[in-house]
Amino acid sequence: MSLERTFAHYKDLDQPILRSFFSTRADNCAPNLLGKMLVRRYQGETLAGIITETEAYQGEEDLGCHAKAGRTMRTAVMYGPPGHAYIYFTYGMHWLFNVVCDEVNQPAAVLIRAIEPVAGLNLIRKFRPQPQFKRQELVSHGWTDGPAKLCQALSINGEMNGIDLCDPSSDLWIADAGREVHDSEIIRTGRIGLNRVPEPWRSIPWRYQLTTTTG
DNA sequence: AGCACGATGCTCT
DNA sequence: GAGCATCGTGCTT
Repeated sequence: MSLERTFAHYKDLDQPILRSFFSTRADNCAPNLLGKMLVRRYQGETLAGIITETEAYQGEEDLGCHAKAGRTMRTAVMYGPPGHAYIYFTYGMHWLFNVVCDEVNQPAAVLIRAIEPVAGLNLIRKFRPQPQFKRQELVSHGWTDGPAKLCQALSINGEMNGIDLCDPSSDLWIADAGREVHDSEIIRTGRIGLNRVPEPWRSIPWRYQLTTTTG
């Protein structure tokens, strides 16, 4: 079955989620974002995928959050209004995409860690680097099953840092158009990659994953 | 299926 | 100068 074929059936695809959706704590927004549609407009084409994995980063007290160092050049967007994109560069080569949450001056964001692509698959595959030795991944899920992978796949980079995801004229937004998600479908674990972060922040279960994804 | 490693440059101390 | 909210490769079970 082709997910792309059913793409036309998704409702409200062109309508961004209201800002009020993001006006709460990140650990409240993060599970609620599962099943929503991440949509990217690129040169007239539409690329989209259902959000399947998120992580919450909440406040200066969260020692896993970039805002632990306070307000800096990099973290400024997180202190701004909710519904904006916080995109940063890491490990010398990767971009990571977050959605700013909570109120102004209350730094918080949800990292989008994985999506299941449903539209623009040809472009998505083209944007992914071609493996040099390994065989090209055959399952489309493998093109967007990591936070840096999905940024490559949707051509998201630092140029889009700070943009308003709730503005209909933006080329990146989130739509209430994926699928319904029940609590029983959500796995909660500690966040990935926080190896030097002290407890309880290192293990706090702020990573949210859908159990039922194609693979 | 799982671990170790290197690539590579920005941010904060 | 240390440490990264990662990924692909290659080697080991």
